[in-house]
Amino acid sequence: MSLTVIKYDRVMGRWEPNALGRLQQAAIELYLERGFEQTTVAEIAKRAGLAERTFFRYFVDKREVLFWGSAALQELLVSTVVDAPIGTAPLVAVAAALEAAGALLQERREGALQRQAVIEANPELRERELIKLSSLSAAMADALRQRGVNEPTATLTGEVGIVVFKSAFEHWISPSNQQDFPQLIRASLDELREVTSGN
Amino acid sequence: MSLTVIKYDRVMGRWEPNALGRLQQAAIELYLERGFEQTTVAEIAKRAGLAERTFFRYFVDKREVLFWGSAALQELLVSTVVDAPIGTAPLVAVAAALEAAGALLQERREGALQRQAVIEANPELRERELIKLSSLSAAMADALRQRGVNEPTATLTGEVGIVVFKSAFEHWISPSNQQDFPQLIRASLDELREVTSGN
DNA sequence: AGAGCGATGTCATTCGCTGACATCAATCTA
DNA sequence: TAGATTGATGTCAGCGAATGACATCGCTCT
Repeated sequence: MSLTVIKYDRVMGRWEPNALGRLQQAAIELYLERGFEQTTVAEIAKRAGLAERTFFRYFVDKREVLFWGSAALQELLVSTVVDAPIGTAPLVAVAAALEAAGALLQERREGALQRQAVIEANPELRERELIKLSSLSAAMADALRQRGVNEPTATLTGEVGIVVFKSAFEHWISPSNQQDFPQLIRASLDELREVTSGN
Repeated sequence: MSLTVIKYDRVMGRWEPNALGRLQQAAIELYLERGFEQTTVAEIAKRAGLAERTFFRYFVDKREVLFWGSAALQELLVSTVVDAPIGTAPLVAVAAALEAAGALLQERREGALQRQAVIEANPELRERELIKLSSLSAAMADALRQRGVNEPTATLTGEVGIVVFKSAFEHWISPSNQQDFPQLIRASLDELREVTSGN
């Protein structure tokens, strides 16, 4: 491996920069090449030019390396809900947040597709994805409570929001899809309203 | 340990019966006593009078032992959706299924409370619970498709159903709760409809 | 009586993950 | 500027989850 060869160059500091990014990159490459289970943390670290131990300093486990971006997404959702105009209905505030998140994801479509391909191929990763989505739902519910929304409306609205998001996301990653993400969010929300409006 | 002492009794067959049940019992006891992470599969097996290897013949992993009942729940949900009268609205069929499932859970309230206490205390177990719920949602969506319901209505209705179920379950678990489960399902569904009926 | 079966046990191994401690360039401080 | 400190990384030892391969041995059927 040439990676270790270039490590001590007079131009660089002691360590090559962006260890976290290199680990992310190495991980997704290997997960795509061989699959998640067939990839060893030692292999990821080696490709990134680091020790196995270092991987676990950046990511609590082998799965978490794929979910690093979810914190930023959560902040965006929360701030959008919090900043909605006074008097905005809970579900409308949540819808605005989802549209903002969708717009953000759209900027990294290729990466999102790769990431999703890896996740859908592995049950352990699907579990992790679900708990991340659940965390987003809980965070939005919190934000709604800050706006004075009561239980169980806050929790219910957060969860419904995630349902809408998942539905829109599915359409968005479809190869045949032409619509943009925020647009798909609005469409999913409309469909949800039809589903729940029955007697 | 006296367990091994009684293993070869002239009354019994070669093995003590109900190995699966003994493993479940031992597992939940230990998870309650020491917590999930602090419990070793070897300890569970020992308490059940079996070898560690045998545990993994009954359960694919250390978590699965807590979710053995979800298959029966899924069957009940599916058959109830499938058997709903012709012309029943998708969400109404799903609501009927959830009420049936709720009624079933009610028969084992103590066990359900213990199990939930263990799950809520551990993130890994919460992950597993979420994917089980997701599987229930997918199964109901399948059942709806059998009834001629199209996408994305089928998927959306399944997921909304699980949202309703979770909300009702939370209330049902509460020590102050007096209402019965099917009743709580109807109440949660009403709240959901209010959430989504806005402009 | 013997063959085959099925539930269980034993053993060895891989890998995820963690704690403890070492290293060493960069940086701060006296 | 010598020396202490810090922070990112490496090294090593070890535990426990999980799996494959093979052994054991009552039971049942011929």
